[in-house]
Amino acid sequence: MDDHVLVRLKVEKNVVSRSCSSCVLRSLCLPGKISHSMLDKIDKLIQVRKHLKAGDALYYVGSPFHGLYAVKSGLMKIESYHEDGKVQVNGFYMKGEIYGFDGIDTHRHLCSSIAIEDSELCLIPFDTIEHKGEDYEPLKHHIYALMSREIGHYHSHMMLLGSAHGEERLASFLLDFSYRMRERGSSANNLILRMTREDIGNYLGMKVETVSRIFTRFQEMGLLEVHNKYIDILDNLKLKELIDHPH
Amino acid sequence: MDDHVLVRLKVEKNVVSRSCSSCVLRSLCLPGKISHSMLDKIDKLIQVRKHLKAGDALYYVGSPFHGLYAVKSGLMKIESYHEDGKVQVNGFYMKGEIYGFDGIDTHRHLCSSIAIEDSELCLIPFDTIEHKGEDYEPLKHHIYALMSREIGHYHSHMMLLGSAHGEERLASFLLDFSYRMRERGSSANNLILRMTREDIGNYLGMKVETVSRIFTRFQEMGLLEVHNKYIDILDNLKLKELIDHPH
DNA sequence: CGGCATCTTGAGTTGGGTCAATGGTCGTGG
DNA sequence: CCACGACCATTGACCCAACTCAAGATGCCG
Repeated sequence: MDDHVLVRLKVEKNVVSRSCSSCVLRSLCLPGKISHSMLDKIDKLIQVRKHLKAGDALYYVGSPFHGLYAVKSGLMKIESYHEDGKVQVNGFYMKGEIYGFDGIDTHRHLCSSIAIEDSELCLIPFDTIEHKGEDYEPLKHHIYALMSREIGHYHSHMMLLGSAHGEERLASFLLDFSYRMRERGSSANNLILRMTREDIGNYLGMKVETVSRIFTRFQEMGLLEVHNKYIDILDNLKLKELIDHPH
Repeated sequence: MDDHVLVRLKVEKNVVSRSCSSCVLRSLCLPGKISHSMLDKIDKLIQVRKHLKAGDALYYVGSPFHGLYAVKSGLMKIESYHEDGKVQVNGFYMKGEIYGFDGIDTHRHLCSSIAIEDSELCLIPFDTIEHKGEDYEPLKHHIYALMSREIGHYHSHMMLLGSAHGEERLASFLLDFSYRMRERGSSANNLILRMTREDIGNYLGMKVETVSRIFTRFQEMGLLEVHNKYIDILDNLKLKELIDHPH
């Protein structure tokens, strides 16, 4: 059976969680309104799916740019490398999120994208969309909006990296992650952080040891229950307080 | 006399440095090719110009989004604020650069934009461009490319903020500034940093005192000659070396 | 010329980095 | 199913780069 038809049927029945376009749906519908006919069009655009094992790279620094990627399942990261070996994780992307905008300008990716756990991705061919006519305008607008939002996130993150203390950084990370889990209908207070402590450190601009120490401190303060990758948030309010009024 | 005609004439004569669209020209031509007829179209789009005195705000956090801004002359900064008073300068924009993408998603700006010196700006009405037909496709593509490049810059900057030492940060800033001055035909080794040391610090995630101390250190090392805002770069290579092989 | 913002410098403190050792966890293959 | 090895996480002791606080110096504008 034609997979696209299958997808469309599922969309119409509002049972989208397993369809290929579900990931696109989530990202594109939330920020604004996308019509059903546009969703059908998006389904047709998605011809390439990738299944990655944990640790696999989707693309590397310098890889040719084919389009944006929507995460259908799993967890991805993007990271940049300094020639002295330092790594900066620029972001984590979970189900329903779209990324890969860094390749549009030069047609090569400027950072690498790596699977944190087994993941499934949909390629959204960017050039194809650009060459489509006016009836794809809503989709084109959504891509602007997504990029704009990405820029906004980077602004917040630069604020964090530029002047926040360790506790504030980790608290922000946990609450952001919690928020995104809630958005997806998962428990917001029982997190599973599948990335390593090193990934978290590279995202937050801290060393592994510091990340670990702050987890321990948060646990001692009664804010968290930490069992390796399993984190229970016990005191949301105090975490928020740590961010708003640090030190 | 109609200013748009004036502008177009100047473009055709290749004497663009004083025309309103010159700023747009620079940014839009460099990354790719924009036809002359497209440039004419862009000229027509620019209806609003703003003249700001040093210290004036172009927009604030929460201001309604009207479009992107091209810097015609002067120097602008964008910055975000944390409620405890911390400031993060997200970028400096000089003649020919376009910014303001953070407002596309929510139709409100997420950061403030402030003039560092007396500056002149052209408003590029974003919604108008989006509603134009296919003959504006090259322009639309260039906006994607500009946003993509902005995202790439933020990646580099997050790397800097996340793990670079003070000397590396300042060296990067100086070389970036130098590069952009060269692009504009100004001297690359005799810089005038019109922003305050505090602005530089807020951009680089350091305190004023640290910025000042590193300037002094660079001078002692024979890399710079520092006279307040006037900076002479004496040893480009060693600055680059500091970035590539820090500590 | 006076006043105010900016810049520099010094002395002391500290948060996070470094280095090193140990303890846990997970996946693989016998 | 268990044992091994590799990777990951935690903890401790020590150190240093950048922060804080404070005092002058410099430069700019009215």
